[in-house]
Parts: sequence; C-alpha cells; structure tokens
Amino acid sequence: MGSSTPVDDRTWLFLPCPEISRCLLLVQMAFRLPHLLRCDTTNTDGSMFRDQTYGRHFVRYYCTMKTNELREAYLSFFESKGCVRRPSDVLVPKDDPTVLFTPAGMNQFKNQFLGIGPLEFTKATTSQKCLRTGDIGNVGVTAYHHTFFEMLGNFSFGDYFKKEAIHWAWEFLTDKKWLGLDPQRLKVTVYLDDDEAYDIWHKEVGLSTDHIRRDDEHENFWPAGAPSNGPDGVCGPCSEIYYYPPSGGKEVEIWNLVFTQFNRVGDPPDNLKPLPKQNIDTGMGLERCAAVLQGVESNYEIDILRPLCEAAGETVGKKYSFAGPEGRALRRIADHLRACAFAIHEGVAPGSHGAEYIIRLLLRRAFLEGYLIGMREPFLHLLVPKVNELMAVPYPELSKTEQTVAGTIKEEEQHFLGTIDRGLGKFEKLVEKAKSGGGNVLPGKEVFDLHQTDGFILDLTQAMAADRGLTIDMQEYGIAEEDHKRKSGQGSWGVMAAGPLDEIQKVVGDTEFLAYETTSSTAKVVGLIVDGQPVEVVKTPDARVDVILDRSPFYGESGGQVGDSGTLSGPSLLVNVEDVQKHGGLIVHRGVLVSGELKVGDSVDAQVDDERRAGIRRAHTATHLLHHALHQVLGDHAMQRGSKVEDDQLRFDFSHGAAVKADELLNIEDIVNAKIVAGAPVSIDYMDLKDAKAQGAMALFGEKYPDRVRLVSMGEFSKELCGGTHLDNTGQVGLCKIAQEENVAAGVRRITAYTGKKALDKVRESERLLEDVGRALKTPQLHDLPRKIDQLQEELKTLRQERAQFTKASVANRVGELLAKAEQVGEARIVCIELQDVDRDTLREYADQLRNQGGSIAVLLGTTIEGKVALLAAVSKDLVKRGIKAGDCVREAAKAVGGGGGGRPDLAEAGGKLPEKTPQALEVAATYYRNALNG
RNA sequence: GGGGGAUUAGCUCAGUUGGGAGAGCGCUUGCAUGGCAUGCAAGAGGUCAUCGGUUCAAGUCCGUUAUCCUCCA
Repeated sequence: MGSSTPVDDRTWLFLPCPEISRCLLLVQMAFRLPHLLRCDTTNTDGSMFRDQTYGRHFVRYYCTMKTNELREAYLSFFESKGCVRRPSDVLVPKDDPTVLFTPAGMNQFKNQFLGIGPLEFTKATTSQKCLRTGDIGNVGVTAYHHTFFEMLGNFSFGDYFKKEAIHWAWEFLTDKKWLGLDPQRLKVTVYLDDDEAYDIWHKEVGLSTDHIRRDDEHENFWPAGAPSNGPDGVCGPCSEIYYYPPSGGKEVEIWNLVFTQFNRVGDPPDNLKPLPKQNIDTGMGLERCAAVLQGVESNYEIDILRPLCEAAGETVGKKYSFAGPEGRALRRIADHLRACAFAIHEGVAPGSHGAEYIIRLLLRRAFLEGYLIGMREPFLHLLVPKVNELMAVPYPELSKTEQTVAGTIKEEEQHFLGTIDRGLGKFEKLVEKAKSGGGNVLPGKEVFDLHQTDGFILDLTQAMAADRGLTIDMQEYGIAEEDHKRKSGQGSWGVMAAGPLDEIQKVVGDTEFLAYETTSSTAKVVGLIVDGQPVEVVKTPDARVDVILDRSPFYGESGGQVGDSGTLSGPSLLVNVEDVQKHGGLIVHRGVLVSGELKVGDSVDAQVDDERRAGIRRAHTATHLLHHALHQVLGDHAMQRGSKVEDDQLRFDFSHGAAVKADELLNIEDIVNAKIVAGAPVSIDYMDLKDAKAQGAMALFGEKYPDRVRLVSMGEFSKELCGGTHLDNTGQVGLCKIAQEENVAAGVRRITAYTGKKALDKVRESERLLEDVGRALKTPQLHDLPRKIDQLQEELKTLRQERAQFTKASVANRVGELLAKAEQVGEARIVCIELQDVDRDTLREYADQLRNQGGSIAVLLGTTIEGKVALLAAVSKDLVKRGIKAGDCVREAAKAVGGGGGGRPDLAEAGGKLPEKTPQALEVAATYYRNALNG
C-alpha cells in the first residue's frame, strides 16, 4: 500500500474508483465529502496503488470527520443551543426492570419524559451507548446493523418542540461550520397527518415537496403502529432524515426526530390525547453518520470499526476485506465482541439469566464464527485491547478493567469449547442414526434437543451437518423451538407508561428521607395502593397495602442493602411493614394491615425494627471491610460486582478468575476481623463525584452516580461511594465469619458471610453438630472423629466381605443335600424348596450353585423377607433351549402368594405378600416344571 | 423467573420393556518381552449424588434437595 502516511494519526480510508485524472478525482471526492482533507490515487513514485481488496484503481483519502470528532461536534452543537451535555448512561441499567440493556438515548430520561421527579434541566444532549439484539441475524450482513452502537440524541422535556428540533437538525447537517452535507442529498419523511412538521420542512427550511414524503404509523410513529395497536402511554409522530449517497447506493436513515405529543388511551378513534407538556426525543446513529461523512458504504468501514474487523482477521489468520469470504464473520466478531466488552466492563459477565445470558449468547455466537473458520482455541479475548484503544476517547475508563474483561471472555471461550466438545458425541450419534436409516435429514426435534440441552447453536449443527451432506428438518425444529418458548414462559416487557406511584409522586413530590438520622418519626399518609390501584382508605384486615408517607425513617432497598421492616401505628391502627422499596424519589412501605383502618391524610408513628436495622448496619460495614480485604489479598482486580446486605448476613460478588483458595479465604477473614478489632471510626462525607474519585474512592463500574455523592470512609483504609446505613465504628461489627465461597458467573465469585449474632450462631451451630456426631459415634474427643469414621467404614467393609464369603460357603454345603433330595424327571431335576433366613443375594447364590453342579435343572426358591415373600426361579441353559422359562414359572408361582414378577428365561424373580402361602407357590412351580419337562 | 438435561469404579463413559452393576483407560499382582502408548492372565476398586415415594422387586419410574451443564424471556 502507499508509502506516505497521513500528517497526523488519521487513518487512510479507501474507495474503488474509475481510472480518471487526479484533478477530476479531487473534484469528485470533494463533492462527496465536505470534510475531505487529502486524497491520492498513486504512490509518491507515481505507481498505481495495488491492493487485493480494492483492486487496481482506488483512491486513498482521509477527512476531518473522524467518528470521535463527529460525536464531539454533535454534543457541542446542541450545547450551543442550550442543551445540557449529559454523560452516556450505563449500558446495563440496574434500576429499570423493563429493559435488559439500554436500547436508546432516551432511556435515561424516562422520568423526565413522564414528568416524574424534579427537572434539573429541560433540554439535554447525549451520545448514548446502546445494545439491541432484535436484529442480530442481520449483523455483519447488512451495512448498518449492530448489536452495540452509539446513539447521538437531543431531548426536550416540555421545552423546545418541532420547530427547533427540525431547524437545528437541518443546521447541524448542512451548515458548513458543522457537517456541511449537500442539502440535495437529504430527504425527509413526516407522519401522514403531521402538517405542522410538513410545513416547517417545506415553508421554513425550504425543502421542495419532492424531498418530503408522508409515511404511515408503522414507519413514522413512535412506538411503531401505536395509534392502532398500542401500547397505551406517551407516543407521537416522527420525522426521519435520509441521506442519498453519491455512489447511488441505498439511502440511509441517519436521524429520527420523535415528537412525543400524545397520550394513547384505549383503541381508536379519538384515543390520542394531547399531552400537557410536549417532548422531543431524537436519535442519530453515530456509526451511520460517520459512514456518510467518511464516504464509506458500510458502518463497518469507519475509522472506529474497520481496524477492529482487521484485528479480528489477524487473530483468526485471515485477511479482512469487506467483500471477502470471511467478511461477514469478521464483522460479526467485531460487533459482538464490542458489545460484550462494554457489558462485561460494567460487570455483566456471561451467565444464565437476564442480561448475563444475552452476553453469553453474543460471545458464543462471536466465538462460533471463529470456530467455523477453524479456530479451536480462545481468540476473542485478544481483541479486547483493540476495542479499548478504538473507544478510548469517549470511554477512557475501559482501560481500567481491560485485564478482567479479557480474562472473563477467555474463560467463557474455554467453557464454550468444552460445551462443544461434550455435544460432539451426541451429534455423531445423530448422524450415525440418520445415515443408518438411509436418510440425509437430521430430525429437527433432536437437533433442537442438542441445542437445548447441550448448547449446540443451530448454526454450528447446520455447518457440521452440511460437511457430511446432511440437512436439518427445519420445520420440525421450528415446532420444537416454539414449544420450548411456550413452556419456558414468555414475559412481556413493560411499556413506558406512568403507574399509580408516578401519579402520587407528581402530586406530593419525593418522600423526605430520614433513615440516616433516625429510626422512628411521625409522618402523614399521602398515598395508599392496594392491588396496584390507588385507594383513599384501607380497612380490610390482613389486606396487603403499599403506603406512601410524606417523610420516612425507613430505608428503601437500594445499593444492595435490603429495605427495613417495622410498623406504622396510630390509635387502634397497626400496619406491619415487611419490605420497603424505592420508586424514584418515593419510599414505598409494603405491609399488611393488622388492625384498624388507614386513610390518606392520617398521621402515623413510623417505627423501624431497630434490632434488624442494627444487624443490617453491621453487615453493611462488614461488606466494606470485606471489599478492602479482597483487594489486599487477591489484588485490585477483585472489584465489586454486586452485593446483598441483610440482617447480619451479606453476599458479596466480585471479579476474580479462579476459586479463592482456602488459605486466601482465611487470610481475608483475618484481615476483616483485624479491622473490626482495630475499632476504626466510620465517617460520612458529601462531596462532588470528581473530588471523591480524586481521593481514590471505590465506585462500581456501570453504576450511575449523581453529581453529589456520599462517601463512606473507615479509618484510613477504606473509602467507598455508598448510600447505605453504617455503624459508627468498625468494632461494632463484633465478628465476621465467612460461610461460603462460590462461582456465580464466568469470572465472578461470591462470598457469603455472617456478622454479629448470626456469626456467633453459625459457629455454635457447627459446634453442636460436631458434638452430636461425636456422641453418636461415642467419640468424646472430637479431634478423633475423622479417624473413628475411617475405622468404622473399614470395619463395615470387612464385615460385608466376610459375610458374603460365609454365605457362599454355607450355600455350597447345602447344595449337595438339595440336589440329592431333588425330584428327577427324565434327565432333569426339579428343586422347589423354601429356605430360612436368607436374603435375595443368597437366593441367587443358591440358584447359581445349583445350576453349576446340578446339570439339567429347574429351580424355584422361596423365602420370607421382612414379612413378604421372595421367589427366585432359575433354569439351566439346556432346559431353556427346550422352552422352559423361569420367568413364566415365577409369574405363575407368584400369583399363589398374591404378587407378581418376571425376568429372563434363565433367571427370574418375584415377590408376594402372603408368606403362609409359600408352600402352594412352590407346588405351582413344581407342577409347571413337571408339565414343561414332560410336554 | 421458567424450561430441558446430567450426576454410575481413580478418570472417560455404556447400561434396552424395572428382574444378577459393566467397558476402556489407570491401579495391584503374576507370567512373557532387553527399549517406543509392549503382550498375556488374574485381581482390587461402587452408598449407581441425596432424601422420600410407587412396586414383590428401582441404577432404571415418580417427587425432593444439592451440584453442574444448557435453553427461553
């Protein structure tokens, strides 16, 4: 490729081009790319470029608008319009149960759109990292599909509306100071009857009518099709902006302006009620727009993605080119890996549930692309540094978790290789079966079963089947898949609609939060909810009720700390509060009405269960000590990944690649308890987030923090951002006992520990258990127990062996006698007798020895075991050949003792419930054998 | 959150309609063999994960618990 390099760190981009003069080419390129800085068709020595990807003639160029610059330009443009620049929300929202991943820029502003809570600003702009898996099949195939992408957005909460949104979008796209795109290449759409938007585009912006199209509710309404099909809630028409590339390729939707102006209530007609406050929600795909500005045909060719595709190619040993045979696979690897790296960075490791499962799926699909190319060892993790390098400008924090993320990915890759390995055996059997049946189709049901139980992704099975000239019955597969989906139960995503709690909050505002200062106070009831509906009064005894107070000493579950419990009381009124949750700024007391009645407006005494709160405080402070100890013993990578703090017990998840060794665990426990004994003071300070970080405070990646944070410090060794309730001094924890260490997801370990009273209880419990065992084994010296148990087991084994030998010997003694007394029918003998004090094994031993020594022989033995009859029939091989069947015999005989049985022709067993009838059963058997031998 | 599956010898795994617990590798011993993954023979090694149920009889059928794998949302 060309020898000269760009003047700064800009990356050359490449396009095929016709063989034309350099001058003409420059004009053409300048026309295409408003930000073109430099372009070339030849090397400095005048020779033509040669490249297998782009052919003989291509142009090499670079332009000012790198993706990072576009992102920055967008944000500063809207800042200049008065929007507040907000950081990207986390990719995996922890406090929004309606989504697994942030799907769009507006997600972090849900409450502002719904009018819940205070408005710190009325317009905002963001570049939001998003993850969607709905179109995963298209990723790598089309030019524009991603799972992970960034969305540029500007938002208005009752501030500016259509006019500004449209004008600003146009200004940013076409003004030479900003993107400077050719207006002739832009066309827009509006919703069918949105004349307001149409007129702004046509009359104010000056777009000619052939550049404006009206589209229906499925194309130009949010949510799509909402007027006819719902869901209920806020909605509105959209206006989309399309770019028509000079290459004549397909148009690209680069910007969608959503005008949320309605609240949908029920089905048409007249179901769209105007909202009192109108909002703006716009989204511009960063990668798409970058592709337009950089003059490339696909998002995967832009400066922050193409190098990743190329790096992916290198790790699998293939050269990446867009149209090359591995192009699609490498793009998928690049896309999925980017998504996984970001999610894992935020602490969502591959797992079996929720978001964690999606990440596992993405990672496995990415790995599979490499596997099908021929990779048989982990390779994805090698690309993590490349992702971080390309995304370092907007997300510098990625570098801090690089090792953990790469390690987690590597572990999952190895894990998946193991899964593939295990499934291969079953797959081979399927192939065998299909081929031996003469067919070349694998049954869909069994292929799905392979997928469902062994994680064999369909693509893999298909590829491997194709290698052997087999296909899969996809229709049957589809049926099995549907069936599984139905059985495993489909949950529905919540839609964006305000619930009764939001209504209450709009009226009364946030609950005043007293939990840091006190555990009891008087308060006024400002809202009651029963069965999800707001009510004015509750008087049914035992009714479950959610109570909202104007102020509350209760701590609502958050930051891993469980909600308080306690009571709300008044004259002749008692509500048991069992759980307390936070909903936005509200504290929701979930409880049961024990007595009296509760009305909105009532004054109540709110009393937190002090003892339980004290236990929670012990556990929470101990959690910080544990976090500190983990860093000391395991290293700084042992970052918190989640926690659950309860009454004197805690669960702490952290990243660590391997099981924590026993001695490490002891060491951790020692450090925690040393810090407890040290009695370090616990202090709480409020400060700006950046100051706290400057002090080295530990914060969770992927957690959203407000600008003012609460810093919890213990002595000089621990500083964490935390909203929980803590002790005044670490000494008050008393004791911390680690109970368990386990694996929860790839690269994530969990420690369970107890504090205070429960720690003591746990120790006592195991002591008592040991003492019980010692008593049972008559070993008062507990340290003798392991030896005692070994000794007893050895003894038991020896006795069993001796007994078996003894039985064998005693059987041998009697067999001769039994044979001597046996009934003779021709050449054969019949032995039908009852034995005393023998078990089933001994009966078999008799039968074996009788057959070994008795030549042609038919046997039926009976005995009584635990009040029930046991019968065993045996027939020597020569008699079996004559058609005498032990199974038939024993079945007949069993009827006489009220039972049934069966077995093989040479040996069969049966039982019955009537021991006193055993002689009759023996007679039935003898008769059966006689008849059979004579017949 | 829900679904499917697994758990049998030290290891890897078979085990049909319920009727006598198996193979390969490894281990021990003996014999053969001057050498590499040597050959032959014998042997040891099992709470069939757990607890309960059905049955005359459960590794096998049903349920519980634990651990692991896996899928769906």
